[in-house]
Amino acid sequence: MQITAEIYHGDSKEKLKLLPNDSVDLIMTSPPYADQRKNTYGGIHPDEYVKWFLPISEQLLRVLNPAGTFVLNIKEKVIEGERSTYVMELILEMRKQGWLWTEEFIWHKKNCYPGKWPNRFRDAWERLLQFNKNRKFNMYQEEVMVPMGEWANSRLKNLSETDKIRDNSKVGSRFGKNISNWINRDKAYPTNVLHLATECNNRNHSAVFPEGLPEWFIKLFTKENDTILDPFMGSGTTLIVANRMRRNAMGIDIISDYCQIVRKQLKPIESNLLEQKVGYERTEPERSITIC
Amino acid sequence: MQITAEIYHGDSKEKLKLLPNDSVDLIMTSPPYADQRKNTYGGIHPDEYVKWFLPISEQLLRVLNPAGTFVLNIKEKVIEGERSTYVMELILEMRKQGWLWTEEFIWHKKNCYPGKWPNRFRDAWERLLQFNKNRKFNMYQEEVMVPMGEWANSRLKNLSETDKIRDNSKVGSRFGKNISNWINRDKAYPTNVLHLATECNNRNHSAVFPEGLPEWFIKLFTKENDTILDPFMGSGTTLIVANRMRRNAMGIDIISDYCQIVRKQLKPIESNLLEQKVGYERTEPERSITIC
DNA sequence: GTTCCGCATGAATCGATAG
DNA sequence: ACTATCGATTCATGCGGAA
Repeated sequence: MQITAEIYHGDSKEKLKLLPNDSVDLIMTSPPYADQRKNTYGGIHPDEYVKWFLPISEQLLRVLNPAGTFVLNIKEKVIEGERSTYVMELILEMRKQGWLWTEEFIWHKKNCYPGKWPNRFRDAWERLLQFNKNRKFNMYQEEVMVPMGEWANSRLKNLSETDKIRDNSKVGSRFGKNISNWINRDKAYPTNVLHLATECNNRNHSAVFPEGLPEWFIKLFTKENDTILDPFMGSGTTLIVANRMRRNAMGIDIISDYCQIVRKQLKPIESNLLEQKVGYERTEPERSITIC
Repeated sequence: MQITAEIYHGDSKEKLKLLPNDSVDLIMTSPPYADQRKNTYGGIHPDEYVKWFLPISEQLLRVLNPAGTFVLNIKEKVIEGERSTYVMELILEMRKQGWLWTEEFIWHKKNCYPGKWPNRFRDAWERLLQFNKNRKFNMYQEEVMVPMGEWANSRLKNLSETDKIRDNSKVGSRFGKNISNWINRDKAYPTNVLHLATECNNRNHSAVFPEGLPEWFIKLFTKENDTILDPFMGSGTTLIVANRMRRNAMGIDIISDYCQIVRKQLKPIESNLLEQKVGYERTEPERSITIC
């Protein structure tokens, strides 16, 4: 079966209206945070963040498969010495829209942004909010449980000497992580805490989250040939991982350069390129990269 | 100077009214979660949790020193497949009361509850919400600094011979300056993620959090002879740690047995016991354990 | 070919300065 | 007064060049 990767250039709120109902199995995205990335996305003011996001989440609710899942990566910033409340307000409003707030995973960032302040430590975690349409949804726990062993083992292999030591470093907590507990385990049940480093030094661009993050959720919530959507594609980490894992991928981004970059990233791994017009817009047909 | 430990038996909402304004430097507590365990604290229904807690947080706001801190350990339960929203609603309401929501620390539990569910993984984290009265508050960051990763040390070791010489010879050069900055760095500041194990089996009682947790916050937000309050004392972890660290401790609990247990725990470590009547209640004088 | 080190770089935050 | 911008602070990570 063919695996497709489609990239749409434009405003998510509008482009999403062109997608059919119940057509996406997993939505995973990291929208621009409030007041962040001003140079690229314009920066949404914290007071207007919820109002800005709700029309988009309304469309996401429509296009999601009833057994599908929406994973939202977000973290509130500090304003005048306080954590902002717009993420909490967003959750409350999305529930009024009909979303179920199933779970909150924690992404514990190994390498967080440095800095020192008189009243605050470095922020080393972000939220991964899980929303669903129904109480019953697809969840392939075994897929993560088996790789969880691999996940830990491969991490241990790759991290090798230096990083075993680094992991034992007490930075980030007073209490070192006991890696040795994991070594003899073939299988481990994952929890709702993910412990990954950011890939801050990618070749051309910087991704907002490491590939391990979408990989984990794609394994957990989808199977092969399912469809995955990222309405704030950015550098395209979600799409590229989905494509590699033989899932159909759809991405939307308002920034033309990002669309170009992701296209180029996807091209080398495709074995068969087809160009086809997408019907929703006659004046500026989007390119649909289809991968065999 | 004498270190005191006072235990009050009764309802927090009422007992707190007896404490003077601005008299506590750190409040750290883990209130009963909204759940169905009606045999312990009466089981507050999730819908009424906020309404139940607000009169207490109002008193806490009053008794807290303007430069003090309130650390609230809490985690929402799952109800009908969804995470409840009462914690978020509580934060929003407490801000209306005048609290500043300064930060949210994550307690990553190394060994969380076992279990398996079809639509959910084990919950391995809890919130540690930091509230303050003012943007300026006492914070002794150096007290919780932690050894840096072996990475820096190994580099410095290897560098040491040649680069120390270089440092001496090239006085004032940028290179030498850099090295000298690194040499004194054997410690780093922690982040807002704490990673420690739960103490699963204490002798008779089960503590809601391990001693390392209050210890860390007591170091961070208080100095010796400061006063620490736990309005939901339970098995008294906060009090016992505070007492050991030479801070004055105050605890309130509605369950008489808990008060007895904590008294017995405190007794062995005191060197001088005085009984004195507390003036606020003539009919049933509370015991005040004073430790030299 | 390894291993080792220098360097750039982040979805950060505060406080001071400037308009 | 109130907002916008800037410098200072800090540390894990990967890459490229050196030993």
